[in-house]
Amino acid sequence: MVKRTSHHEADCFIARPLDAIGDWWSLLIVRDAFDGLRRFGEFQKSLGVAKNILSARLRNLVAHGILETVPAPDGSAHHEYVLTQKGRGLFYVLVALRQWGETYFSGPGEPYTFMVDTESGRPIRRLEVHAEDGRLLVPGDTRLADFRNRENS
Amino acid sequence: MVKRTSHHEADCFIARPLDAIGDWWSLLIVRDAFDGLRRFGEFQKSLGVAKNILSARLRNLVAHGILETVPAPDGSAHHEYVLTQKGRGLFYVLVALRQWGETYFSGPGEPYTFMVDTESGRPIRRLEVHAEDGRLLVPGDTRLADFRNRENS
DNA sequence: CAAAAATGGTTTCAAATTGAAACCTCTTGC
DNA sequence: GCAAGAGGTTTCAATTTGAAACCATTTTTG
Repeated sequence: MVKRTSHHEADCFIARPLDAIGDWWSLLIVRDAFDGLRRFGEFQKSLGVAKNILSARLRNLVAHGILETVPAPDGSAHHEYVLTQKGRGLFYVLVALRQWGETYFSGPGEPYTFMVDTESGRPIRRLEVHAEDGRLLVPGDTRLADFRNRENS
Repeated sequence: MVKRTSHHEADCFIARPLDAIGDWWSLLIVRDAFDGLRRFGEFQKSLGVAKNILSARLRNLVAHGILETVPAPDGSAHHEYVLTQKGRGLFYVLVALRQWGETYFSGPGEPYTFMVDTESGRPIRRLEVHAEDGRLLVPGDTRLADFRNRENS
């Protein structure tokens, strides 16, 4: 039985999130959800994804608590998909991915979109990683520490 | 001809990065590369991935300029895979993903690893999104603005 | 030095996933 | 009443995945 590999049980806080999200379509669904899309048909039109795939991905996102279904506000029999708090937590992942994309994937003369602060309409700052005391950290300034057996010392 | 969907040409700075990365395995390879792994065998042992898959993913990451091959420093005939500057730019994506994972995927009593500042050994701060003027922004405070036809007004 | 083992892959092939299209089941609108 | 739309599910061929076998070079060991 050759099953697709799952990182569900991986003892890694990168692998498990990736496993929960599922695949690239799912992250694009989350992106669209941040843009205010809520209905099956809206996602389908925006993404151009096959309906069976969209259906499976929405189900997975709901199962992992990233989206939840709510009754349609217009009283129709259908429901809508909205981000949970956990799902909104993916905001930083999307911002990071987008800033990386802006930096390395914008061809000259191409359409260009910025993420801007709604209030001022000005582009947001680049993400930065800071130490507890505020120092700016760059890749290589961090490591992983295991707090598994931390005593209350 | 039913081909796998590519977001290569998508006019979206989230879709294109996702397309370049390839799949979840690739991001775990990048994670390992940040942890200092460089050799085919090291990645294979760390990830437990099939060699053919690893081979294809490394090739893809190199093709997209995220990794590059360099001659092995011990003078052996083999080469090593190291992050390019573009690859190191994924640091923020990994930090975002990890913080999300720490928040929502840590079971009680489970092994727990923090990302810490190497210098102090203390956990790093959470990522924050800031407006140009420094205001802290939360999900919903941003939108996308199209600078395609920006006149020099 | 010869044999064995490790490194870094490629090839093969069955099983799983993907995606396009057809189909189904309500609700609405007219 | 009846056609259209929303929101899916089913079907099925093509593609991708992953385990294992294989192969060509080094490197180590006896």
